[in-house]
Amino acid sequence: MKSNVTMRDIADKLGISSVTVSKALNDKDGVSEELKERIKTLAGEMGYRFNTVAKSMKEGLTYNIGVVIPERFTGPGQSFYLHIYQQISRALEPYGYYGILHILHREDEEQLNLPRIYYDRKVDGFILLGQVSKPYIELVQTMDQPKMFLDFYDEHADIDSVVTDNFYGAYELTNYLIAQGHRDIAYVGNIYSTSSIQDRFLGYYKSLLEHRLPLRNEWVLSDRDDEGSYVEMELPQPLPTAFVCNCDQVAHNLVHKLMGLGYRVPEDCSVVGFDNDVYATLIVPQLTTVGVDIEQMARTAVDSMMKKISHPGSRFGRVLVQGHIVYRDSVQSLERS
Amino acid sequence: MKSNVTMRDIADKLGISSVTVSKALNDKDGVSEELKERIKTLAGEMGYRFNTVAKSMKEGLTYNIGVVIPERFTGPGQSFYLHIYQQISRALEPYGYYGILHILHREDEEQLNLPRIYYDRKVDGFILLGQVSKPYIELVQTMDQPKMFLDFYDEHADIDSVVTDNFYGAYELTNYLIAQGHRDIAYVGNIYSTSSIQDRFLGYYKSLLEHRLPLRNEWVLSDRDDEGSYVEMELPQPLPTAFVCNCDQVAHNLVHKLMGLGYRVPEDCSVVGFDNDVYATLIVPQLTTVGVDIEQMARTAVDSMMKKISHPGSRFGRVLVQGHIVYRDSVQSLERS
DNA sequence: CTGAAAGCGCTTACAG
DNA sequence: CTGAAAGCGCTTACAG
Repeated sequence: MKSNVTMRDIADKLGISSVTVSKALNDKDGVSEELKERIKTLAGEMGYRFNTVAKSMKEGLTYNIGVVIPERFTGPGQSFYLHIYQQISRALEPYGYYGILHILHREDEEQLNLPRIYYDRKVDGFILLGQVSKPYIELVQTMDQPKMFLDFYDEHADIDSVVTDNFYGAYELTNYLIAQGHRDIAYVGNIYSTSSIQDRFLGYYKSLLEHRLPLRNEWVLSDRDDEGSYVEMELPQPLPTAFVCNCDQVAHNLVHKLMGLGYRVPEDCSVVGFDNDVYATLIVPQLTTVGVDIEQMARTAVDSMMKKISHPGSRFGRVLVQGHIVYRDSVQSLERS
Repeated sequence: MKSNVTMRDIADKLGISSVTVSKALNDKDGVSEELKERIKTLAGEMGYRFNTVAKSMKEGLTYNIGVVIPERFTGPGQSFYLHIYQQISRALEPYGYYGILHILHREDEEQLNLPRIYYDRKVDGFILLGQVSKPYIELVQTMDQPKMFLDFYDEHADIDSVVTDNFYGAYELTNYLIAQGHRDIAYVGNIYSTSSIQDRFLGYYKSLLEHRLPLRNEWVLSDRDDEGSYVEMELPQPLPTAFVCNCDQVAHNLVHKLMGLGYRVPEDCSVVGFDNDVYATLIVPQLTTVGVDIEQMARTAVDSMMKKISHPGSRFGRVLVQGHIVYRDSVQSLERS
């Protein structure tokens, strides 16, 4: 397979013009069926491969989408966003598009440097995967290319976004705990950290409200600082009977902590998570949690992005992707006991 | 920031030619310092962004590297290769290159379809990350572009590769067990499945040989079928005092299994893993294992790939990247007891 | 130091 | 149905 075969090479061999070869190879009108077949056959024999770059130049499209993930979400043990990226790559396939991953370094986020893929015009659009700082969001808005947020959103930024229905998921999960007889339920998560954590908290709160249960400040436990680094947390005394954690990793850590202090989960204390990631099943008891539909989120984001590229200026707002509760073994029913 | 600013636009504003603008912006000779400055300033003001596509077309380079990962290594809970991909992206940065991830679907591997990035000429080279079938390896060799294997190799295929020093790592780890007084040591892994598992086995075996310990067939336990799917494994009776597992995930599963059967780890039985991934620390006791230097592997692969692109036809063979033992709590010393 | 000409490999009108 | 011309935005010789 020689690589440097061009349409002109094929045209020359057949004594025709490269225009006709282009039409044939792209299945466009204006070539007889018979000639088209001959061209395609010869192209195959000569090992012709399409030169996407030339097409890109003509059309002004790169057929790449940039997926930007802040560095802090990509450490060891943090594979959630990498898996979403993988699903994005997949979802782009049928469109003939490719995904280019860009890890947004801490310094670049702080110093407000746009990703290099922007300055290099490597992509036709950006998917920002994972919450960035407010100033960075504002910076992103100055880019004159289609862009969207995935798995977070910002009230003030007028950028389309696709997020899990965090609010409803946490609401349902808390309802479930209450249905199991729990009344003393704490929430774990820094509610000023990300929109996801905040919305999950509000879903938890709505459930409390609906059941006329009080929201107790000492039962809203911060698990990380505002930058997202985990901090050691203080357990309230007396212990609530259940904890709604903002993610599986934190739920996982909490279970370990409780066990270390001699409590049994779920007998002494129930714990639920969110995300249904590795952490949910890498512990005994396995965690009851909310499964996020990664595939659906990626597909929704990609479909929307493609529309934005083909119809510049189009908007679709904030799209919620529903999750579903995964029932496992970390919740005790208080009804029976 | 308007996007459609070209070098010509800048040239026109300054009443000069686009050639001069090109030279200035690329810091090439042939422009006076003063003019160069004026050009750069204006480019900044006009929001000029380099059109990589045009450069690509001229040079015949895409400035992309394809990273191909077989689908079976990318499931939920399997983030090792995604993390390597991430490090590859990073390592490509200083070269002005980008990484395009391509998940090799099961069907495409079976039906011997080359990745679409090949036919679309999207990349200047390929990094195959994760073992593929023999026939697919042969197919890959027909591609007329730089290519290399990462984290596996094939004896017969004459393709450059970068791998962890599996042999030496397992050898050292087994030596450590023996130093702790262990004599009855089993190996867990299907030794026909991948070259990594095979080499780790041989490292284990070498350690046995050096210490004049017999290799017992019933102590070489298969953990997966030849396609890589995990299978339930039979524990030998009587139990050895230690297990060398081919990876952390399998070690993790084994510990669970042993505990389920009422054994204590490491008191009744020591278990070591390989990779130092999430699975190593998500269990009590945390696993003693061999840490793979993901960053170094990615960097080595990228540096080599860049050489292959700039010097076509260059070879560097099989490069080993050293790992290091991470001592944790899953090994009991038999000397003291 | 500066620039006119040609070309990278395609595609898009348009003409025959 | 087929093709000559022009152009996408740059860069590489080469000439002045």
